Amino acid sequence: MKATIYDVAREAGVSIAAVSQVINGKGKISEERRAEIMRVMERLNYQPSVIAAALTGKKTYTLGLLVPDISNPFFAEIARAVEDQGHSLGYSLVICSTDNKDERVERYLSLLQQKSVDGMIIGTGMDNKEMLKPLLENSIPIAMIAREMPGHDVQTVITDDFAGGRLAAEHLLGLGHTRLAVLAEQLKVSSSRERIRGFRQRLAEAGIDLPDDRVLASGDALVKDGKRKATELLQRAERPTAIFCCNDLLAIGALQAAKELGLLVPEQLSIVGFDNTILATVTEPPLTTVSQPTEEMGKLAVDLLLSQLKKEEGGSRRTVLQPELVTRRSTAAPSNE
Amino acid sequence: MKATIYDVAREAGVSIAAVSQVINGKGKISEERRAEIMRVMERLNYQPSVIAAALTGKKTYTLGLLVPDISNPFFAEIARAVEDQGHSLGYSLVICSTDNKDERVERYLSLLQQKSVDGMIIGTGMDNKEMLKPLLENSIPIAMIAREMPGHDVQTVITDDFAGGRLAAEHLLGLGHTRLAVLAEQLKVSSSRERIRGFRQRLAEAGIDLPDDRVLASGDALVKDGKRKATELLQRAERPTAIFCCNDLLAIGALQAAKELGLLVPEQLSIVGFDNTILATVTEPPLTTVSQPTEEMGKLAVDLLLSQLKKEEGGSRRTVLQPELVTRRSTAAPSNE
DNA sequence: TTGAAAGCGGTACCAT
DNA sequence: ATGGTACCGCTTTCAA
Repeated sequence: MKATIYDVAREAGVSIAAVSQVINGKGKISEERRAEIMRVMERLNYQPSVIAAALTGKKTYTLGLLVPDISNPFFAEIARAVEDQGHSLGYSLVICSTDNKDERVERYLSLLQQKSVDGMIIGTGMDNKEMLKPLLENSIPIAMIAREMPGHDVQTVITDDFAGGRLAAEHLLGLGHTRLAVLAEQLKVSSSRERIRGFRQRLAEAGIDLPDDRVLASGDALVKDGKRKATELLQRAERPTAIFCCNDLLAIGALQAAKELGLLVPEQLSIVGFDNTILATVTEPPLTTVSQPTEEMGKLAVDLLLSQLKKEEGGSRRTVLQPELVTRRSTAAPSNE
Repeated sequence: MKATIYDVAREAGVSIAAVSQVINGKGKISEERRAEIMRVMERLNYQPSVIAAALTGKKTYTLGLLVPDISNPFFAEIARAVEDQGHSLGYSLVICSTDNKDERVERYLSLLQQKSVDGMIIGTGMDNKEMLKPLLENSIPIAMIAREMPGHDVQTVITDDFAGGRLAAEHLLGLGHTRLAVLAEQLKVSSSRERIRGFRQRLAEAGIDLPDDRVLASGDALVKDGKRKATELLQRAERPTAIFCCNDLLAIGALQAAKELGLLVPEQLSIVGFDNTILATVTEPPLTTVSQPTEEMGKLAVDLLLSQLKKEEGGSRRTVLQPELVTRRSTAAPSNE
């Protein structure tokens, strides 16, 4: 069985208080005693129970991370960044894939609370924003990442999605495109909405209108839905010459649709993705995409969360990072067929 | 502050024992009392502390998952499968990216123990296999996934890597290739070794020798290293007409190398990957690759782990799933230049 | 049925 | 410098 602090104390012939001292490196203990206790801990392969420590008011050193889907490369990258920063600070990470479903979000939120995580990083959207209320009331530190929750006083780390949308529009405009379309995630996803808003605004500035029927939202199966929606777009009479996709997965769907329809990318169709995941680098042509600084975002989210944990300040800083356009070969000037 | 069982008991005018009863749905309580208690729990937004419950001998309902890198699509998929199965059974998942580094493995192993996870699923290699000893001694349920640890009596779920290697060889042989090479992960990765062994054996059966200098191992940066090693291979006098890559990431590196050198895939070079991740579907040409049933593996690993948790049986079943060759367009008959 | 009380493995305060 | 001890929140006998 696992050795406890009592076992160590007994073997070392001291009180558990003494053992606790050396575990936490505080209090006063003679060097000899400390050494002896260390030796016994070693011999017994003693591992202090975080559970027990947490019960006495200390932390659990565990963080929760909610994302739509850990198998989506973008969130996998975010997760890795969060994990690394957390790990370097002594925290473990519980991942929760929500599929953007409120019921799953709620379930996970509750579970994480019951497990007394020290904080949660939320990178998933939810329809019912009231779900966070109880957490805030219980004063559980929360940080949003890559997603917003307006109206709630929560730490947030995002890239400027609006600017990202503008960047994409700017690029396409510069290439000479005027017949554009957009492929988005479910509209409940705040980042998609912002990207579209930015994209649209920039187009408007150039005097180009983006009618609602040229903005299609997909379901959960990003690639598949992206392909289906793109196919629909590309078969319309007024075929768009460029599609802005709210993430790389959708862009891949669009790419597949184009290929299936025998359209050349970028000659006959330009495609812009978002996130700059590894996927964007391996497609053919590789995707022009808007890049988010995932590593920095993950690190920042953890730092913000933990600083919130220390100080009582629930101050809600909103940290906005700038996206960058990564130009690759999926975009070009429209052909004048 | 968070409500405790005491708060509920007080508010409901009963003992904490009664409250505990209704939480766990056992014992005998009159319907009225139960209803009243439920009502109070609701009102106080009471969430029983898993921490406290765990301390009294119950489970933590948390599992640990060790993988080389959660941002590697293959492991992200595995993680998702494990998460889903665990979640449906009430367990949360702590992810641990080890980068195949023993120090990280050790650190995580220790951390997970201190946090009293109910079990660990290990999908990462380690040089020092003795590291698992203490866990086994502490009788912490362990299951290996997609990786082996021969000599240790541990539950294991893997695909038949040896067969996978043979599959790849078979395919290439059938196409008429005779000058082959292999790109592997670090050789400490058991699955890579097995794949190579299978590949080599099948070649041998066809009377083809695969000299050691045609088997190159990469480092951690899979794509980058894969590209570098592939470049090296492709610049040799006796250029291979086909490369078997031990995972899709390496295959992508090889693909990039080929493109950079102006070699046509599959006309001048055939490439076979492994894992059939989403990446294999988006490259150009899409990759012929050996597929692993990730979903089934994840589900199985969790089930095995939990069954181990219930019964005392530490019985080490070794479950071997069969891989499948997915033929796409990165392979073809060698040109006779 | 219901409640009192003894742990579970630590922490931290208070004497000694 | 050391040890005794009262919790932390919950589970689980064991009496009542």
